[in-house]
Amino acid sequence: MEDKKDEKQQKAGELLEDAERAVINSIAETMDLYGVTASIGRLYATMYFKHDPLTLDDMKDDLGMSKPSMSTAVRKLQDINIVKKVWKKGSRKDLFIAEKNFFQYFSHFFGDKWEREAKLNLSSINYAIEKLQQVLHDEEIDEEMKQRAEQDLQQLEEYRSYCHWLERLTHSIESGEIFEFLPIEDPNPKDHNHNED
Amino acid sequence: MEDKKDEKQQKAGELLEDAERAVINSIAETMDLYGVTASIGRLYATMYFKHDPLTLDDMKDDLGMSKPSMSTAVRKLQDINIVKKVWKKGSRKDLFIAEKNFFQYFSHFFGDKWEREAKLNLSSINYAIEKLQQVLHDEEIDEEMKQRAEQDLQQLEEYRSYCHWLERLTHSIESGEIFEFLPIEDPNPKDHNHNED
DNA sequence: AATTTTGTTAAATTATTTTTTAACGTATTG
DNA sequence: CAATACGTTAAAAAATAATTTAACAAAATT
Repeated sequence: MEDKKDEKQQKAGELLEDAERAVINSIAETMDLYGVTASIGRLYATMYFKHDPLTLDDMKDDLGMSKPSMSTAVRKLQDINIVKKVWKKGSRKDLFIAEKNFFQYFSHFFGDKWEREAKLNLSSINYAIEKLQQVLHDEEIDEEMKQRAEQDLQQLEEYRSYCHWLERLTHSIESGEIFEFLPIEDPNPKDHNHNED
Repeated sequence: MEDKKDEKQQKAGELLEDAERAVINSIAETMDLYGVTASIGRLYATMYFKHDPLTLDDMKDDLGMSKPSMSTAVRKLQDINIVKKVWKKGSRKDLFIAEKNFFQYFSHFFGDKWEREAKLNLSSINYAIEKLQQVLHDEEIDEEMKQRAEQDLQQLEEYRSYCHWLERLTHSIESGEIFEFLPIEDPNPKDHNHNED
């Protein structure tokens, strides 16, 4: 009788591991699109299912990698704000816990990237537009060269409007405004009125 | 007298080159955030300022790289839809032209990436949720294990809602709906009513 | 049909990135 | 205060990725 119960426990454990492993794999696989290496992605994915904070040694054991690797990996994850260092009375090892809110990850990652892209390009675009206008305002310049300048100018003005758009997108994500346009669905909608007839 | 005019032309040419170079550099620098290498980014940036189609040999000369490199680079750029092959009577070389609309680039790039991310993760999340529910619906399982399953389940439901949000974002970008929420500003607004008082 | 041109694939090389081992500095414990 | 534990940096090794040269196949020209 006890045997049968133990067997069930074991099976349940396997189901759980199976479930976690599947998601860990897909997170690790998709995270490489977010500027982290596969290993770092896998570290995050592993931490995602830990409900208690981890030490560097825990990580090292879980992933079978060296401690310095874990040290740099976890710093990278802190940089992109999806892992936090936590403090706990007792342990003198550093403890880390994964931020599990993907919206935060998303906002931070794209906020940074797009802002950098917009800033860098806007700066060069504005510089270029100024130079081009110098060419265009000079009467004596060849028609051919002016035409090229005019073409460049028009292109760059479109490009600039793209960069401005990117900036606005960034702001609307950082401010949360975008969630008014695209609301987040309730993960577990409570079924209050028991409507099953 | 002719001297002075020539000098002006030359200076204008330099201004133009200066302008283009600045933007080429910033495009190349930011494009590495879009899944292309710096070289490929530079190739695109260079093509961005060409108003006539380019051959592989043109590219090779412009960037000082080998032809096979140009061949693979241009294919990559075609893959992400920012370079198109064009046909022109006469030349039997392949001709390529850069897509200059960055919104198209943006939509295509993130549409693909996010769709893939959402699909892959949703599939594993759904698989995992099913397994977890098997654990939760079994009366005989340990409370401890059930608690872990419950925790995982709740996390995954949140994650799922993130993936669904990503899907909706993707669709709103692909359909252009997002531009109702975040309109594109007019690159060169025509000043019809000369209002300067 | 033979030759040349063009683009691509394959193999080799070079450069870059990731990972590890070793060494170090700081803090904590006994 | 000596010894240990911990995290990080530095140097070395291993693994990947980018680039080139060489070889090839298909098409066009003579």
